[in-house]
Amino acid sequence: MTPEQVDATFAALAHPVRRRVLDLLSGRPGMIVGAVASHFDISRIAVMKHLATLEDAELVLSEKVGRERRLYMNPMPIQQIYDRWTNQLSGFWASRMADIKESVERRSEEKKHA
Amino acid sequence: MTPEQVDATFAALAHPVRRRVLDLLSGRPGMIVGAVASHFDISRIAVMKHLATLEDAELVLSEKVGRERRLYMNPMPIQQIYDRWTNQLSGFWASRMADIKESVERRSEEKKHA
DNA sequence: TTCATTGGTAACCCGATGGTTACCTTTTCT
DNA sequence: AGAAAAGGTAACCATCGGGTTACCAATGAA
Repeated sequence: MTPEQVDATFAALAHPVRRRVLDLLSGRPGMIVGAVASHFDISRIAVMKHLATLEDAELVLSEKVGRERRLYMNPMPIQQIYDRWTNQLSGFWASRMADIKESVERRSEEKKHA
Repeated sequence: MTPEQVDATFAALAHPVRRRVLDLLSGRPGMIVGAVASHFDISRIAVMKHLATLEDAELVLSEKVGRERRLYMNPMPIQQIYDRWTNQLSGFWASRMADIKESVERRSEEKKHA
């Protein structure tokens, strides 16, 4: 996965509408553009732009059937990114972090009451 | 985790500089602001703004010690988000998706050569 | 063949974001 | 006390992102 692809994926996930689109498509694969758009208060064109960035990031795949476009979510980029991150950040996860957070909060409390 | 927190987390992760900051802090917990800034070509103030959004998203915790600020990465928001998503999107992961992607690509190839 | 449906493009607008420089405050070192 | 070091604030600027309306193209149904 190239850095550009990583970038595109994170950027695509940054918008709540796009995340909801992924939710919709994961629940009902093969939805067409208009059906997706009908779930939002914004214009169809706005939704289409979101779909475009999702497709750029390969988080959504589509096939054209007649005059309509069927949309499918592709979870693999998320999977890949998560794998890389968890490896890269390992030795760090969970338990050790809880200690640090607690210690920071404790000290900040001490200062408040000082 | 409130929707706002989810939003803040994804938005914070959307910028490559901020992701690199997290990498740095995970590798060397307790770095101070200037040390982090020295790893980038942009100004210290720009880096501080990135740190601010990371702290808003609680992806970075900090404690002030004398005139310096020690910075720590907090992986828990990422962990939580990933857990929710994998549950929400389950029934979908990996194998089933590979089939769909292949089928889409095959049909698109057929069209090209038609 | 019309005409409705579905999707796509173009041009535009505004607010958010990411960057800058200039200046100020606090802490530490001599 | 005074200077250097570390961090923070303010004001500003350019680009980008997310939205809009208006219009066009292709497909399918009557």
